[in-house]
Amino acid sequence: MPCNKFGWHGKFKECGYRVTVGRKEILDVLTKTTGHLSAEEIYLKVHEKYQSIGLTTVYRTLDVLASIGLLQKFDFGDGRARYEIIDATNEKGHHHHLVCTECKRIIDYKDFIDEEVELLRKTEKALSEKYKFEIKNHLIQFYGLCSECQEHR
Amino acid sequence: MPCNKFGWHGKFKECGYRVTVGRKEILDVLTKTTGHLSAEEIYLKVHEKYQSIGLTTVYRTLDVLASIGLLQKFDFGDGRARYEIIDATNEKGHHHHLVCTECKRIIDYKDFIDEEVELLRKTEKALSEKYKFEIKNHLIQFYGLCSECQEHR
DNA sequence: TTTGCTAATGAAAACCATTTCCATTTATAA
DNA sequence: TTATAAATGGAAATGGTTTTCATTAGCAAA
Ligand SMILES: [Mn+2]
Ligand SMILES: [Mn+2]
Ligand SMILES: [Zn+2]
Ligand SMILES: [Zn+2]
Repeated sequence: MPCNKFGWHGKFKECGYRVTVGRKEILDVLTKTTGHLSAEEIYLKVHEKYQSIGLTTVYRTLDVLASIGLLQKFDFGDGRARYEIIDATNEKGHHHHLVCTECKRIIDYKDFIDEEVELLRKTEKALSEKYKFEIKNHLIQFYGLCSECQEHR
Repeated sequence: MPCNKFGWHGKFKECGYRVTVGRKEILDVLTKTTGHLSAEEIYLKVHEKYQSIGLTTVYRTLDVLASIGLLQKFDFGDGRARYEIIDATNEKGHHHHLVCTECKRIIDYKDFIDEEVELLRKTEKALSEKYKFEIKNHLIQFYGLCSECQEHR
């Protein structure tokens, strides 16, 4: 249910947040992009269509979106946070990442997600019971060298 | 083989790094601690025994250790990097994390269900073949609310 | 042991992503 | 339309991390 074009509006109000032009445009950029954008990159894209947006508002909106579970914040090791919408209805859907520690390239993958999903379900259940921990989300990243960076060795 | 008390010395030299007092003390702190220390926390602990250490050197040493695979750098969302030695011979050994998004508490777990280890192996193999990606390490974190933070709701 | 080369170091300054401050604007319910 | 509090933008502050540079120290060779 989270974040399709018809859902976020309602979810926003539920949580007591106002729907503003800036927030709409930020969500629009996030849902349309295929990359892993930083706050500044999001700001620049929004700014193309809506010049009065401020970088501060971008940061604040990203916080809001993450706090209500519509957005996931990543640290890929390049010194700035990067963001990706959480949307099961998105063509990308939930996926995990391969992170090249050399060139910082990010590879999305969801090929093996079936088995992984099954295991994740089990693991999450076991963990939440043992540690009385309420799991809301997870992060799985594999670090190493992409094919190109293996060659330059 | 990475990082037992007898191994890191050799690995250091192999990689062309000099063995210095500061580096020894930093490694000592890292191998003895049970927590997830930040650069400043490491600096303070080392400083107790070796006053002439500088924070800059701590940062530089942490980079070196991470680059040769003796140390893993984490982002738990509290605005600073945190570090943990990678050491199979350590009493803690390889483990994953539960991260409370409310109080920032970190729970280590290594009581993997059997399938978890096996699936990881399979996944890593499949991914490295399909994407020609050489996997060196992985990061698995579950985000949510710890038992205490569930109550304060 | 001594020497020479170069990596390593510490302190201060710079960097820069993110946050805070605050005066102004705007969404929204009445 | 109005009142009220949330949201906003720009400037300044913050603070973790990196860079700079003059000095120190590890270590291979003699
Ligand atoms: Mn992705
Ligand atoms: Mn841990
Ligand atoms: Zn690469
Ligand atoms: Zn908690």
